[in-house]
Amino acid sequence: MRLSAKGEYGVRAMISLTLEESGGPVPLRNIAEKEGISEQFLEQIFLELRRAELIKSVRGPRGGYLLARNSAEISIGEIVEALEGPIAPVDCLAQEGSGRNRCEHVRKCLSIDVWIKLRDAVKGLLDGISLADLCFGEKAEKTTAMV
Amino acid sequence: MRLSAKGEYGVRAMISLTLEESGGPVPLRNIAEKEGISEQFLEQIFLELRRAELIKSVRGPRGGYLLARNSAEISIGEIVEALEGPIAPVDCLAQEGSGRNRCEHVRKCLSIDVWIKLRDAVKGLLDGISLADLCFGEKAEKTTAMV
DNA sequence: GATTAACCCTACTAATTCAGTAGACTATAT
DNA sequence: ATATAGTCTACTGAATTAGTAGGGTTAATC
Ligand code: FES
Ligand code: FES
Repeated sequence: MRLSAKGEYGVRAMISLTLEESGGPVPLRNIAEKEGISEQFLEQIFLELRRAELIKSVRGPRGGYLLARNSAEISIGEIVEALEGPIAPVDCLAQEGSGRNRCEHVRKCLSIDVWIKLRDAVKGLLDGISLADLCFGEKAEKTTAMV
Repeated sequence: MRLSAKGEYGVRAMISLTLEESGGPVPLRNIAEKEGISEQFLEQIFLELRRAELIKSVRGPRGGYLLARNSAEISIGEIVEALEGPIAPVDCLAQEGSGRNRCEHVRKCLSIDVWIKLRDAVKGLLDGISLADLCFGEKAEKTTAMV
């Protein structure tokens, strides 16, 4: 149940970008340095984020990256899914349309219920938190409690 | 954010065991066959589950495995943690006591907040579902809703 | 119009983790 | 005694991950 480095770096980098982009495009180098991430590795990450249309790029000198939308409109869930594929604790749930469901072969699978709940909880939580929430304080600060 | 085969098989096998153990110890071979899991691989899994004191073993002929506690007292969270280590989306959160916190090195890390929430949500959900819930129907069937 | 700062993109590689096997040992019911 | 079933460690092959290398393209500026 661990995120890969790509997902972790991606979220960190997007936060960094959120904090700096107000002054125009931010070069990847800046972010890589601030976050202590290899420039070339981060480049790959940003390539995927751009293809997922979460960021825009500007080429040439004084170029760099910008958020594709307002930071309040970009959720952590989107970032994670762009970099790690669909949020799903087991394969059966990942390719939802495709009918590739091991659960059916083996016997009526009782564990699928818990994985569905888990997926919905994780997705719900991550989709409900935006970059703005993390960077500029949350609407409701009190969501952590009660565990 | 995917479970490993160990975790997935472990949960499936524990469910299988719950359903069969009423008639005395269940040999590993039975479960492996029913679930379509390699016997030797499942053996390793059960070794870890026994060490985590989630199951008991009986050796010799007519031996096998039994739940160490009542099925209502064993949560899915315990099974997953026994097999996959602490539930934590990022390393920083895994070794909580040990002070090995990358977050501090780099800069005040804003993403840690979301990972803490995520961990608490996942842990809360998985710790709140028991084998009995999955096998014999849940107390409150309506827990899925609202996402 | 040359230079240079930036992004674009694919392919490769080293390291690690994962999934599964092998095989030798121990306990116990019959 | 023998067969059945768990115990345990070490090994291996495959897959994934993390990171590198290096050759593009675009556009601002001098
Ligand atoms: S085999 Fe897919 S979750 Fe049961
Ligand atoms: S570096 Fe650990 S979550 Fe920020």
